[in-house]
Amino acid sequence: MLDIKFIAENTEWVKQSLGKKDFPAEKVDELLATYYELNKLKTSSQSLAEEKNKLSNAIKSASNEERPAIIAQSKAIGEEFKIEQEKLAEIQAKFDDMMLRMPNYPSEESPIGPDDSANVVRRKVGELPHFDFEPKDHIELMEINDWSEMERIAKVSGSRTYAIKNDLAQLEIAIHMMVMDILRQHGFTLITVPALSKEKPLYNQGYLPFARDEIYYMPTDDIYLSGTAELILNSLRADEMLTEADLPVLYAGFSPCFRREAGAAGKDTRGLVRVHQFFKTEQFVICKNDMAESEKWHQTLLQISEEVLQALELPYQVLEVCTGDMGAPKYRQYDLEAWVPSQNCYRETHSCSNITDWQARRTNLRYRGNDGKVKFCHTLNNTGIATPRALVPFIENHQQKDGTVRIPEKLQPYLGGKKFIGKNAK
RNA sequence: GGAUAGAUGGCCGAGUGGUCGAAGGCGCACGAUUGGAAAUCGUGUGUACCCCCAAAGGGUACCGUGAGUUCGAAUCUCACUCUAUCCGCCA
Repeated sequence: MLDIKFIAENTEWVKQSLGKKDFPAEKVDELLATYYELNKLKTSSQSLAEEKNKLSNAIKSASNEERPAIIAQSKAIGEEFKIEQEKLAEIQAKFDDMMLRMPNYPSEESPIGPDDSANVVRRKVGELPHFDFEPKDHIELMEINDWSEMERIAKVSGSRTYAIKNDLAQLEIAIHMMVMDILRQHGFTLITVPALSKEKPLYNQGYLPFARDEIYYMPTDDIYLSGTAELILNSLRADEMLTEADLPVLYAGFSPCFRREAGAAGKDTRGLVRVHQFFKTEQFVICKNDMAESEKWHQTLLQISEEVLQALELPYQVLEVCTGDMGAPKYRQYDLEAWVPSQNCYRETHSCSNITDWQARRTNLRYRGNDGKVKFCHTLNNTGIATPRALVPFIENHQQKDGTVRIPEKLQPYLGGKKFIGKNAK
């Protein structure tokens, strides 16, 4: 959510800034018109309330003769007040809805463009693998190593699900454990959170009202399935008044994640790249309302996820996401993409975002600064690791001629010291 | 699933129809005292919004959420959410 006063005072700048995300300027005008209408109504209904309150107070000290007349007068104003209130509530609801649909301002650093074609590669790290044999894709590798039950599980759980077993299942857990250790070394608090969410947190996060189609909903219990621990962690401290000394709050959240993938029909239908349910260890930061501070955390989060990909010895690229491709909540976003040999391209493994105070305004997440002033926090999030997707570049890049998969040194302690996994591994 | 108790400011906690934005305490800020600190004493200290060019000032709302009763609700009624404890069931 944005600050309406800021919009009123910097209208042209706001139009231009939100225009980079293809947000129409007319909607800014519409919002402001509604705002002024709302204020007018507030003023008139508040003076009615004032009058009403004065009369009510007068009743206490009124004589028995005066009292009935004052009560009658107060009643009459009460009726009028009620009508004003109804009008006010209507305009307020309209205004609130418009506010919920205003995207965050993008950073001046973000490339401007309509969609992912305008994203900019900031750097590439690691060497692409050179195979002296015909490399297999991850599905083949799973088959020859008896690592999955992809066909059987589809019968049980439907499309875009997965069941992996043996070394690969162990690898999935091991990678999360390694990432959790890395995050703990960076001062993060490890926290496992539910995949269940009420509706309000979805608005707080900024997923609603934008992408209802993407979310699983269970009407019997009026409960949603979380697409990421970010959803839960963002609302965990909702409505709290922190102190500056409490900040930053660093969470490493682990949870199952659920996505309907409604907009991805036909894409990545096979294998582990895009599934309805997966596990994610998420990085989440609550920090001071200070651009330098949150930019610093944004870089730190990015660096941590690079550390993760480097520990996994995966070649990757850092993508700076353009204004049109980043979601409504985001101020600035980097995606990390790891090399997938079978697709001859980089595929997203991490998404690192600075939300500034946009999310905290919705969540009503504030702190009292050392100067005594109350401010909204800044929030940031980034993937720690998400599986099984991360397993795709992992087993493809590290595959050997005999179908086994090499385990990088940093990961070996989490796999009982194994240097290779697979049927032919010794 | 059944029963009971509860939800008040940054925190604890009093308050059962008007004098309550709310006692008292803690915390915090400033000042006095001190060589400095602690202790002590004094003063101040909620949030959001509206009017006002701004300041000064005035006003409205907020005691879990939503509705209702009333001239008037933290206080009474109803529904809901959450928390605690007990019983039942259970990974």
